[in-house]
Amino acid sequence: MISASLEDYLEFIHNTILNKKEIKAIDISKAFNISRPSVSEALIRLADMDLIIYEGRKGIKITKKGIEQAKKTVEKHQILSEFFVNILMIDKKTAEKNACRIEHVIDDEIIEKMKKYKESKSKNNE
Amino acid sequence: MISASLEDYLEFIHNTILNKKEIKAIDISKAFNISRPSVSEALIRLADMDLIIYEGRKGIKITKKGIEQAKKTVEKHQILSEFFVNILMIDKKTAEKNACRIEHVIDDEIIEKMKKYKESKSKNNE
DNA sequence: ACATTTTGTTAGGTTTACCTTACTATTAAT
DNA sequence: ATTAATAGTAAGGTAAACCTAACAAAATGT
Repeated sequence: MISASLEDYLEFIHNTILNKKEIKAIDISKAFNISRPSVSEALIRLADMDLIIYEGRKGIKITKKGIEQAKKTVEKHQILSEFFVNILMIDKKTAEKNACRIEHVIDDEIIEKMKKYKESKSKNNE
Repeated sequence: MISASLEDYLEFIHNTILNKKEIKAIDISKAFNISRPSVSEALIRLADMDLIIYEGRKGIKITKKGIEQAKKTVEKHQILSEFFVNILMIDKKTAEKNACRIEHVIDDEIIEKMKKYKESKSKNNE
């Protein structure tokens, strides 16, 4: 199983590749406020798990397996955040912050139910 | 801030004292399947934080501060679990398992909203 | 082209939360 | 009362996720 930290980094890598198309170790260092050596270490661990391909300055590529993983996390994040904002009327900032933490520990089953609940509610309000 | 592990142990200590009135290190060891030395260490850390009073075989007492902490966690756990079961129709076992993990990372604010949401729903069904 | 800055790595350290093995003190059993 | 079992501690170890300081390689500025 992947840890919360590594999952965060992978999520960020995936999101960054999706819009900017380029990501380096230093970007992660800045985004999460962790030292360059810590990023190095984390990237090696992600590469060991075949979630990314890491070759130092040649950049970071995400593998198919990595994309799968990241997508799952991103989806969890999205649904949690939307559920908090739309159903529980939490402010966006708090919703995001909590989604970031809960996405790593919540089961798919609950996410699925949240999604359905959310969908049924918005239908009723059409 | 207290870690998820320590919070779990404190929660267990509090709950145990509430019904059985007695708790020893070995009980925690058995309940969480961790070694006796690990429990020793954890209890020393909880005592350092003034959440319990630990004097080896003389038993474990929980401080006022510890009760406060534990109560908060227990309440979070309760509300999460009930929300999952009653609102999202999750089975009890899954709800409990997830509550155990989420209780350590979720903000009070969201718990409050979950509680209110749950209450308003049950009123509608009277 | 050369100096400077940026980026990444090495080496070594910390803390948390675990572990095992071995020892000690207490409790219980006969 | 002795022995045996139980409960707790000490010592030492591991892995993850951080850190700093020092260094190397690469990119950039002039």
